[in-house]
Amino acid sequence: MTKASPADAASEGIRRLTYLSLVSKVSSELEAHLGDVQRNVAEFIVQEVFVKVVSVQWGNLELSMVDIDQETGRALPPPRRDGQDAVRRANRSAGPAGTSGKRIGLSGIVIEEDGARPAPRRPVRRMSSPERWELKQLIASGALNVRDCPAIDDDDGGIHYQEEAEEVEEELEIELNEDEPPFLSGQGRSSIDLSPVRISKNPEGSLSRAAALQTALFKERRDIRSQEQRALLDSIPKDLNRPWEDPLPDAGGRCLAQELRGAGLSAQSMPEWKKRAYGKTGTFGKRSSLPIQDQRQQLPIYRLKNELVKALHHHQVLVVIGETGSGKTTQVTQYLAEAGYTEAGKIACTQPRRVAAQSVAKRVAEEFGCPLGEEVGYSIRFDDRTGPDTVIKYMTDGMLLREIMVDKNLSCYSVVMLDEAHERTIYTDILFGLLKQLIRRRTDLKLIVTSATLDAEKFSRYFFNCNIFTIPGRTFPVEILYAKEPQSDYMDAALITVLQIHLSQPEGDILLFLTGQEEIDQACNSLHERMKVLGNDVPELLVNPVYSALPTEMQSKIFEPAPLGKRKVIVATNIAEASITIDGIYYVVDPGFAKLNVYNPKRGLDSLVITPISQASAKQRAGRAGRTGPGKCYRLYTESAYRNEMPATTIPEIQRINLGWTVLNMKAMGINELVSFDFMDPPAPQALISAMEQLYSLGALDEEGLLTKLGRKMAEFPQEPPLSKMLLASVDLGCSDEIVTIIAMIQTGNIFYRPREKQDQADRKRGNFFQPEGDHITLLTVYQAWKAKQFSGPWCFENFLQITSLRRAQDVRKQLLEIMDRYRLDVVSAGNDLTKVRRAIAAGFFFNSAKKDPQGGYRTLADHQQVYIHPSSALFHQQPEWVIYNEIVMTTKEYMREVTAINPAWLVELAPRFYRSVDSAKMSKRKRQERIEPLYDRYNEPNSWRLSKRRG
DNA sequence: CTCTATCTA
Repeated sequence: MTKASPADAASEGIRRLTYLSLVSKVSSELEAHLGDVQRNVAEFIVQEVFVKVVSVQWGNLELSMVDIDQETGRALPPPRRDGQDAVRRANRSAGPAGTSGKRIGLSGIVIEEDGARPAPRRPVRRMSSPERWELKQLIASGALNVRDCPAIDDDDGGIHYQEEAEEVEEELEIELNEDEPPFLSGQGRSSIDLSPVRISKNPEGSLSRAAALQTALFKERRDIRSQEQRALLDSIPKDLNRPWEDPLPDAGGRCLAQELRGAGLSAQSMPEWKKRAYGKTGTFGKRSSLPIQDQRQQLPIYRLKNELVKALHHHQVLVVIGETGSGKTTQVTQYLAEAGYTEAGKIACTQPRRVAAQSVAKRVAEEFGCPLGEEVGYSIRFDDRTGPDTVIKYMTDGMLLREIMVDKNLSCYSVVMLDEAHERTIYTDILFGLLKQLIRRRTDLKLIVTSATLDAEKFSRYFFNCNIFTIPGRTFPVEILYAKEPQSDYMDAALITVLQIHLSQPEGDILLFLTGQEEIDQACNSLHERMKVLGNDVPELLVNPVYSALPTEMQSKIFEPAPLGKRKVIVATNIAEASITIDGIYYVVDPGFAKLNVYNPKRGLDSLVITPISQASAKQRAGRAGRTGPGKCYRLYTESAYRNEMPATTIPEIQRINLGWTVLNMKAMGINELVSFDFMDPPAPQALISAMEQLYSLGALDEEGLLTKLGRKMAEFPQEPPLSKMLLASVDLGCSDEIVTIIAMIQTGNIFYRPREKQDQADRKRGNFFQPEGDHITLLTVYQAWKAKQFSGPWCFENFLQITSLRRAQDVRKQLLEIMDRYRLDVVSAGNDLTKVRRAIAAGFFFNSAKKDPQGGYRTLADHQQVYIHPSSALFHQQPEWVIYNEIVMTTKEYMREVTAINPAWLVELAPRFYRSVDSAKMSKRKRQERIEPLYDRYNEPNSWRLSKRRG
């Protein structure tokens, strides 16, 4: 009802008017009728207007708000009130974003003589404003039932009677079901402290302060930049839309409007340094010309070959410290194969990253002398290159985890090597615990865990005090220099350091670590600027950015050696810390920060925070300077900050992330006592509990905390539990075809491409796909449209869609369909019935629901936090009353992303363990707290308040 | 009124 009511349309208009213009408008209108005397009345009314009282009677005058047609200036009839349909129509006609201004006429205030107004729909007793306010308060507090009080003008947007059956949702009130799962009695969410994980060792230290400051500075710089851009845009004449009508263009002054409108966005936004950096693509790194066997023999590990094989023969578990460049990843597997371990089974070697598994396997196949996929192969998600002959198998750690779930004993393997275990991914951590159990059952299974020096002893202690085997690396010494005093602006300090190195140090390339894409672009820009100021007397500095979002061919640019007499500086995220190795780096500049994902179990919210790095990361970064020769590392923090403020190692993922998926899968493996499970670093109990509560609400666990049938099915899918729940619900609801696609699209993310230089154009294209139901359906539409175009690449390019993401979605979709086929889950299409699809979404994501808040934005139902619809959402201009979102991101505000409108009745129906509708006899807890207590009145009885008179 | 490091089943 409120969606289409005049009051709401009007108040939407009001928000667009500034307070001042509103005051003057009302004042002048009133003055014309009443004269100067009444001016203060106008002010009063304006304030009322802001609390949405839109119709006020004053004497024989009535002030009301109506929509005004922008073109004719005439008042519009009130919009039709048939709810959904009207909204849908409005939305369709609104078309792409940006044109919506035409749809909603500017609302204005009109003063009419009493009687000129159309007769009200039903007799209404006129009340004074204070009277009405009081009534509303009483109703809101629950002290007065809405049915007991006399009718109130319904234009005030405050109280409405239920008029039509389909508007039940307006009346429905929902509260959280606070019954704890029986198996968690006394430890549920209401009784434990769910504070976020502390990621900083010393929140008061200079590093943490610098991190906070940098975030602020960063925002400020961004603001300044956008301000400049706006100024630039404003200085461009507005009628450039039709430059071809210009009768006398200056010579060379005629340019396409499109081009000029994007000024500051397109022409200049591809800065010079960027053009230079991306000029031409080059070759990858350098290749050794030595024969393969000679290369192998040159590796440091070669001399230790026999000792290593002997050590593993005598011990079941071995921790191997293999420094960078030692060749452990490629050689150990081959040595063991030579030693005959492949007779009894395969050798598995896990890697935290897909590319690593692929490239290492390729290299080893070459050395082994077989085509990839025969004796040597790899297995990663969507890509299995192994065959019946495969004896050395490289794989991602997640893949091995999948295998151990199917076969507890890993019976086809004789050796498992957990490589790069110090990175402590969630999968490695679970594998740790499972393998520790397994090696007791299978005494013939050999386990190798590689680690950095720092963790070796801890690893050894965990694995029954096993031996530690050290393989020396092939690196050069790196001199480490600390800042004398703490730096407050690390960005500035970093740039100065880079320039100082460039101007004073012997040749050799520089690697600078920063935290994010925007920061890197900014740094590259100002480096270029500052070099320009220095003029031509100094040697040239080539600036290269690297981050993962950068297209691959641009990334490969950084491997090109700098031409003679020039120096290269690479500005990178921590992608250069482990994933990408660049030769020729002699200087590393390390400000000591990185972005870290932290999960807040209370809010169910992941946030990306700039945090000080760990000592281990700092070492790793420094090590990057010593790969081709002795190098230097400039740390932009003090030595004391390094020792006292940085944690020794980064907090492992298992202690930072949402454990829903982990808990579900461990339960599926028959591990019920999670709290006592032997983790190397156990996650916080509250994180486990909140994960179990989530699973209980989803119906994956029963009252005793045991896996249900539904939960078992959910565990078959490689995705977060809410997504699996949504999928299984869709099978019952008859819309699984659509939901599979939606899940695939959500999981891949980054579907819409939005380059900075063509933002407007990209937004318009995205707007073409918008659907009134919300973003989930919009994503579905995108995929279906792509499919209709035969999965065309050029079509994606035209519509600003990321082809790589869409292809990945296609892969995910295929994989999901295979799993569904295996478990005989029907794939059925809902046809045109999108309500089914929305219900399925609600069945999985009921935790993430929010209701429109009268004070602006939304409030989440789960914890009453204020959140907003992301401006890129299809519903940004719609603002439906109840929504479900996929996730919250915390940037300039707390934004909900992937939003879909729902009917709140579904929540109670689909998630009874989480929600219940409020019993009208009882007040909700919140309402009870809001109840108004009368002031003490010594002349009357406590309850003889004015209310009782009215009632009597 | 957008502004996500890096990975992954």
